[in-house]
Amino acid sequence: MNTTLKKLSETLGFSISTVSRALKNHPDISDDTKKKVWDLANMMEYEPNTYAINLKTNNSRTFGLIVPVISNYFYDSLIASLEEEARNQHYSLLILQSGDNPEIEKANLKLCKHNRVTGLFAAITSETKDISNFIKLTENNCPVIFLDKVPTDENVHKICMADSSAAILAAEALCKKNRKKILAIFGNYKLSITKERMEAFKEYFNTHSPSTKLDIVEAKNPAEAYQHVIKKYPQKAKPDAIFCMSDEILTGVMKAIQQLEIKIPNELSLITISNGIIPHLYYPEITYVETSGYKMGKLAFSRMMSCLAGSSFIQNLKVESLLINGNSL
Amino acid sequence: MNTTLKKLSETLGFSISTVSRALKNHPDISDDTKKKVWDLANMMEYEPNTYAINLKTNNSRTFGLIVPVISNYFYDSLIASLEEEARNQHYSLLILQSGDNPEIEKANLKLCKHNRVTGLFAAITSETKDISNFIKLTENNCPVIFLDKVPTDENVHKICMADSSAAILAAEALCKKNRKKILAIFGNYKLSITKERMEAFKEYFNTHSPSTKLDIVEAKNPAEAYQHVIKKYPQKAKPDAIFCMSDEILTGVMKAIQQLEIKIPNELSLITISNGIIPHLYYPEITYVETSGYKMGKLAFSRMMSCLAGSSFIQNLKVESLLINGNSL
DNA sequence: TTATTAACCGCAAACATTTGCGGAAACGTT
DNA sequence: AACGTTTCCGCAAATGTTTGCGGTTAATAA
Repeated sequence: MNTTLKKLSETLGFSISTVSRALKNHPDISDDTKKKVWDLANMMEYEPNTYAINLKTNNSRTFGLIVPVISNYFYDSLIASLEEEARNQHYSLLILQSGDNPEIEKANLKLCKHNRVTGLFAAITSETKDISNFIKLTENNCPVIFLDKVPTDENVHKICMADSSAAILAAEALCKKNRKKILAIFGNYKLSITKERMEAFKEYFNTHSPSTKLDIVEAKNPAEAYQHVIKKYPQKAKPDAIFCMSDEILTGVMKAIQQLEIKIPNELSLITISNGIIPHLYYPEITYVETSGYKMGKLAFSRMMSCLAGSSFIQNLKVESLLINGNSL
Repeated sequence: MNTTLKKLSETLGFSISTVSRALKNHPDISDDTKKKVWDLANMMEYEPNTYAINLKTNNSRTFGLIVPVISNYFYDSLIASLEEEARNQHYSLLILQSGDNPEIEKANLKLCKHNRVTGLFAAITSETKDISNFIKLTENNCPVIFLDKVPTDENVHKICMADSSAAILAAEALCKKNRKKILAIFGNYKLSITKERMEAFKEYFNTHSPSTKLDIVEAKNPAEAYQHVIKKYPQKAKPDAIFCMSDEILTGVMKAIQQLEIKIPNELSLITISNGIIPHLYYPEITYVETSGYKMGKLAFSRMMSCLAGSSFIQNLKVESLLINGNSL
């Protein structure tokens, strides 16, 4: 069925090794022979058997990628950029989602090991405490680069968004508009990403505008964010600005705003940290600080390549973000 | 480094074949021996080398999946369901995106071939005319199942949404509300999906409510949909209902609606065909006909399994959709 | 005692590839 | 004529697994 070196060699009368070398342009082989081999190989549509090569070279040219969910604009762009790089460098990408479930994450990890991935990119679940399984991979010469959702451990490769500076960018923008009663809605307080963003946000107002009244609340999902706005807004001391920590929160807030028919930006300023799609779905478009999965992917990939090239230098990289102006401030 | 059968056999004193058979619970091996082998295998963390197995069995237990883009809620759920099935059946999934570019699609196809995938799921680009490369795979005993964006060719496995019945569901819902001036916005007229949905939509009104005035327009992107609404609405004969063929169109329409401050559903009824996320982002939530990528994934996977089991019966399957009630009618 | 049978295990080939090493021509040099 | 080089190529081992076939022991039956 499939053309192999053996078949080529048999029909040509050369040995397998000669055919192999000819196909790789080895100097030992005469141009004459090379041409014959090439011609037949093309004619018979020879394609080297990846598994034999993998077996021999012990290198799969495949990277694993484990993320909590694919359906998320941040991971989408992350995947897109990793995939692009991988394709350009002739690597494959084994994409797995954990569903934010540590058990499935474990199974995924096993699959990666089983597939003998060359390297692994991982965004861990919110409940992953023990990363020893990941560490084991690195001991097998398989670099692991944590992305976005990273463990607290030291001594691992980590790349995440510059959460504090993203929060600061948003705070700055709000300050410029001179808003004084800000409702700031953050996600799950347990997440390190939340902590970083919140601390930076608070700190900024403490030092630059202590007079601003900050109302900081937690919303673990869009519905909770929605409820916060619905409850806060009818009060006398209505907020004159809302800060959303993420797209998830923004969607809840926007539902409330539409229901209450609040005019943006006249009655209320709105800013969010976002992956860049949701803010464009509304009118007016929402001003946001962009967290680019695309950039992160590029950075992660180049980091992976240096790891494979032998660099064992552990880095904790941050991807900076950008203020994208809508008309909501 | 890695534990192999050979190492196990050497430290145990058994032959490689005995160890291999013991690990697979072969009846030829005594329970005593099996236990010894198992214990050592666990201790040394033996994991069979996938590539050696692939080489031997000529089966990668990997499916390829090529989609135009991952960042799309429909494909997200499709991927999620395929991934879930694959994991349960101990298959891996090689996910590739073509970026709706036939060139990249071709490269992806090559990668699949190179990785000797067991089967391929594919949603082709809008410009893919020649599917001979796909056909070639099937000739190599690699089933190809086309999903969602399928070629017009006969004699291939196709699974797509029941586009006409989805459109009819929406039309029905509009009819019940007795709307008489409907703006119906469809996507790129060239796509077969557009044609099917449009024809069914028109046909329904022709037979069930010929008095309804239908205004049918094309919008190739959200901006065009936005413009349509902006231009139509100030006219005397305002539409009293809008039908959107897809999420993409809905987002453009909603922007216009928010800008014009049109009250939904009082002034205007709105219905869309959607993958199920976007309609929930607005207040009131938009009523939609759901096209479930999840269902499609399940169906596709089971189809793939029967192909692998030997069924060569070519089918053109349709996934039916569901009306999900919001408050926009 | 010998033949039969079951239980248990190992040899070796096969899968497709890579590569160190060695060998045979062919040519040039002393 | 003897030796050294260069050019070109093949042998064979190695990667880790699976599996048909054959072989050894011990127990049972004749």
